Amino acid sequence: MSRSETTKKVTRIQRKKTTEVLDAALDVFSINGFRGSTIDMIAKRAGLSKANIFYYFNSKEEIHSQLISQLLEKWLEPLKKLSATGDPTEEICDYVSRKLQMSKIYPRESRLFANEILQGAPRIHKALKSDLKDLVDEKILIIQKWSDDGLIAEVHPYHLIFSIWSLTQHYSDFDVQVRAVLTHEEPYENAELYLHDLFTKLLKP
Amino acid sequence: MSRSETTKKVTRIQRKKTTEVLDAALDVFSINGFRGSTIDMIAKRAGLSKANIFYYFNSKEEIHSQLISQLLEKWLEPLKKLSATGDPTEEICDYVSRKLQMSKIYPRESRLFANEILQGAPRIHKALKSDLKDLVDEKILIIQKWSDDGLIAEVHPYHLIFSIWSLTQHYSDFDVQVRAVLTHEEPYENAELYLHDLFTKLLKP
DNA sequence: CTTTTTTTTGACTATTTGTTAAAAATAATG
DNA sequence: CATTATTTTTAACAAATAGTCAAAAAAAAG
Repeated sequence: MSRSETTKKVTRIQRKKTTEVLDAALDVFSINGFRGSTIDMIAKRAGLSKANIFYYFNSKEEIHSQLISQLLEKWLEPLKKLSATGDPTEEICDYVSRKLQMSKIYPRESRLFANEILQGAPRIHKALKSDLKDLVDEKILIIQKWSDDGLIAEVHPYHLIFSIWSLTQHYSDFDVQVRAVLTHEEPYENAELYLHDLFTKLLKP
Repeated sequence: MSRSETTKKVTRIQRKKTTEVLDAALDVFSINGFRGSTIDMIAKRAGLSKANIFYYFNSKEEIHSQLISQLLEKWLEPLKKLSATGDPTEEICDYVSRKLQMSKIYPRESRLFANEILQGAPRIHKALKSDLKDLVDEKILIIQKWSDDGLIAEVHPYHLIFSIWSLTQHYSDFDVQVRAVLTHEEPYENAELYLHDLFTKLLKP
């Protein structure tokens, strides 16, 4: 039985090592996906033996699942902050900025998420249809109202959200492609400006 | 030695079976990535035995590599058609439409590509930096000129291209997420309209 | 310093996986 | 029909893989 099944108090070594394993696992899973990753890869990256990994986690599944649940919360955060009371265009542009920052700061998380979705979201499909959908539906109402009130242009609110997701995540998920093409500048610098311009024009009533 | 190494004439069975294997492999690789896919999965999907696959292909690598090279050509096609002589906004919007059609018609190819890029493009990094970059650079000149001549708004041409890629591919690569959120309509229907509107507004001088 | 608890290791199992070789079955050809 | 060429199946293999376990080593507690 691995450490993780007992309920006693957590030592400082346990806290440190589980964090290190999860960090290494994020490296590995975000690149290779669940099936393409091995415990050995994670162990090497974390500087532990394979058997030692199983002292802290019960299974490969468990490691992945812990990463995924941490991720979901973090991923919904930026949208949660979209407020009905601010200036509409500014609220949306700020959301875009926050989302772009997430891609920049957490590229591994973004890729882990992308990998999961690409594979048909076998482990988070339920959460997408509940947590994610509920949150989106709630924010859609706000956007729709702005649109109805003539504060922003008439746009399809769902596709607006999709476009924000795709445009921002592209810079982390497709980083290697972006950098292969854009050789003389840092992608994120002008991305911010470009996206701000794009959404300002799109939303102008 | 597998059939594929000989140079004799190709029988009709060979042509049929290799196509079927590649089609099955596309199913499997596009979902699980290279490392996450097994020959057995491909064999089952193709209705052959695992060993029989090796009569037509020398290795797992070879199957994947054939898919990837077919893919690259197909993937560059829509951008190649962007012409310097047409109406600028229309040319770009047409490119967007073509790219969206590709996502709709070839979602597996799109995911195969996404998987490859997510993993750091180990097998097509060179092609990205040569074929893809060369083509993009060529088209960037056209777009830059349109911009300089005041025929379209001043936009960062590289980020314009990135935004077209991300917005269109999102509907195939993140299909499962899109459909989890957008439950009452076909995504592609309004995607076309939304993207046309978006780029028209963005490019208006 | 001694005892107890926690952590690490190495050897092990069972299964999966890519690949090969040879035998058997099928199709093509004269 | 007989022979030859092609295709499929079977069996086997070595390497990789998820996971187990007992015993050694290290750390913490007394």
